[in-house]
Amino acid sequence: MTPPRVRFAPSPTGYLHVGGARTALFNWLYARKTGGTFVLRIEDTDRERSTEAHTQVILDGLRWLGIDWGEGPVFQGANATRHRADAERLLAARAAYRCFCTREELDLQRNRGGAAAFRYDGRCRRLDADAVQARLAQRTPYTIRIAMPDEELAWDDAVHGRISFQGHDLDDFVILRSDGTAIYNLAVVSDDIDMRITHVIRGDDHVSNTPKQIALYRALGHQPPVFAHVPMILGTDGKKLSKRHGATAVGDYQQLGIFPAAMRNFLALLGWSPGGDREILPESEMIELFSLEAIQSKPAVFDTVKLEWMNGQYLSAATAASLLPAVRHQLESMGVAPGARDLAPLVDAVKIRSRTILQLAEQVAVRLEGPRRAPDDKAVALRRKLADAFAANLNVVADALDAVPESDWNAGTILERLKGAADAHGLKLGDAMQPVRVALTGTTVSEPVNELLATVGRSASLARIRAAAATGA
RNA sequence: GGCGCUAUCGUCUAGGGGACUAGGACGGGGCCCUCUCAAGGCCCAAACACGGGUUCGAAUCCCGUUAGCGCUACCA
Repeated sequence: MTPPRVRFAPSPTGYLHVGGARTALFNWLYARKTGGTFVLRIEDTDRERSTEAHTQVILDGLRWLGIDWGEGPVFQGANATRHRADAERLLAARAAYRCFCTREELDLQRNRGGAAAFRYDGRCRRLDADAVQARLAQRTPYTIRIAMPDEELAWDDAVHGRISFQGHDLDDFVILRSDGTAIYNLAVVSDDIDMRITHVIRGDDHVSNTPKQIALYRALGHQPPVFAHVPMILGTDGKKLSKRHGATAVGDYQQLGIFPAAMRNFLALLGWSPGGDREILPESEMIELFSLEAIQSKPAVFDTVKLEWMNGQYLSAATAASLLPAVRHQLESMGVAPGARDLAPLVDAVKIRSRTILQLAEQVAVRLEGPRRAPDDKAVALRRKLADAFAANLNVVADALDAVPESDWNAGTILERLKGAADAHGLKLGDAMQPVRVALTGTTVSEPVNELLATVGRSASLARIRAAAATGA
């Protein structure tokens, strides 16, 4: 048994979509699982819409996700000569024919009988040799169409089981444009044959292309590969995921502070399950457990809430040290300069309350520089509720903390002083703590206040408390 | 319209003739912990689309209905 060869073949006409990323992931997983080869092919035959920039973004997105390729990227445009030769070969074998219909004539046919019901009627297939020669002599432009055989076109799909089409339900589609370049289905089959691809793992939107491609394999005299059609990814409204659903590009999630490992884990579980209750899967187990047969046959809704939860799982498992580079990078783009300050304790303090690097950096910044925005609604409500006591309690705390020397400034000592001061003034602990939290962060949410004070540091803490007390009431 | 695919909690899913009183996770609700919010622990609500078969027995197999989705270009 020769090792499988799979490919991921995006067209560089847009960003790397999460659906495409998952297709790439499944291919990659299958290659890793079987010891096969993952080939990357860029399908740039649509010259109008393909760009170098899109190609770069797709490559970057794949790398970011940790999906590497054993061969490629090969650019489909480089194979134009072979595509054309294959079309000519089909022509010579009478498996294809020249079509001299103009776009206008085709549009006319389309409009008659309703656009939805249109199928090319095959009129040029019936042209006799003389008629063809006459048009050729006049240099009439032509496309090449396949002569679709009237036979069963079926395959055993690795995820769906047997799928069958009838040749007479399909029309004689164009394989070569009048400018001599190949149409998608021909280019794909020609390249997959050339690259000796054994397993085509792609989106469900291609199942209706498959019988056309099988017809091409047969006409070209080659055995079709194994096909595996993976389900579509939908938005929360059950419609195909698109821009109006918000973030759909892999790069968007990178921007939002999602970990590649979390994204990969989440994507893998969208339409695939290792069986049982497993959710968080390290790469090695993902590879170990992966199989085409376990892929779901129904579409899956992309749930960003669960993605964030999963990211939070990876975040809590990560050490502060491993997070530092990403946090520094994020702080920098926020315009926060931590200087020589050791950020690890700050990261540890807020890690558990964050789901993304973005949220984490935001909280680190607050501890470094104080509230970055106006107090939130709950903070305002608290201040209003406590009224004069807000500033008064703040001063009580500040006075108590003033007595703590820098050398004793730690969570344990601070807690003792706080409790002592609250006791002495007959304050509920919460009424003393919450205003401090608001003074230091502008919110009513944080780690325990004594720990917050310890991470923020003595001088900054006291300054913020006094300032809040002064502007309070 | 034609052709094809699909159907288990709101969402991701387990299950593949008896282990099902249908399991887990996200999200939701409650309780515990607690200075707040998270995290964590415990608990609750929440699904086999419908109708026929086959079978002693169907979420599971078959047929039909319904619904959703995909494709139906000299796009990919």
